[in-house]
Amino acid sequence: MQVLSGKWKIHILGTLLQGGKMRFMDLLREIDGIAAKMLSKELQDLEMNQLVTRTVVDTKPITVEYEVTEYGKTMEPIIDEIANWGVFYRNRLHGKNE
Amino acid sequence: MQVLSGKWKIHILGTLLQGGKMRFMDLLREIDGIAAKMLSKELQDLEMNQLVTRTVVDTKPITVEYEVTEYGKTMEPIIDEIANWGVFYRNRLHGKNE
DNA sequence: GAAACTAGTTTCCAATTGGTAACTAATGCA
DNA sequence: TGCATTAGTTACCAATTGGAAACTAGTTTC
Repeated sequence: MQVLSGKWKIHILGTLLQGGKMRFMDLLREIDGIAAKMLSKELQDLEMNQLVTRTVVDTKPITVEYEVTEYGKTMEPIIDEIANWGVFYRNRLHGKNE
Repeated sequence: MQVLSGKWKIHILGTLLQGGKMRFMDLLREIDGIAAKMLSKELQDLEMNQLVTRTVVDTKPITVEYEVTEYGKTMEPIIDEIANWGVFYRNRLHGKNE
């Protein structure tokens, strides 16, 4: 479970699952509040655990594409469950308690 | 998601889901490596988030029973998914990689 | 009276986490 | 020449996390 530890990994995976192939700057802009350092570090962790791949593309200014691996996609049910539960949880906070 | 943050909450919930009503000492013994301080603190967090209930029982030395709430049980799919995935993950580490 | 069991709390400390800001380095554009 | 964009890295710092060990406090048993 430490595979998903930290404040951002689930968010990053969720974004990548939804967006497909994405560049570093895409992620930086898409994920609200994350700093470059964090994104970089978390992506390295995810890559080490083989949940995402990192591909350098030789464009004008080089870009780097990140993508969820097939293996990483086996996490989709978990991510989805968590997202669903999050909605459920927030509905509970304001509104019908008890 | 910070509702499940920390090293122990998923473990505690999993143990309680599996064991039903459990006392503090039961949990302390069942969950390998956890210290009383941590168990106490994590249980307080879980109680605050209404995932478990705490009931003092007036036995000879008073005991305290913890139980997962109905609401907490809505987490069961997540906990299960995570547990399943954990098994899958460990199989992958030693054995058939690639 | 002393030891043991219940459920914690307190103190103190080390390691980890996460954030800001500045910096690198290669390339393109005006 | 100088500024922007790409993808990071580095330095520094504050807050949080987690662990060990000792302690509290009530009750029961030897």
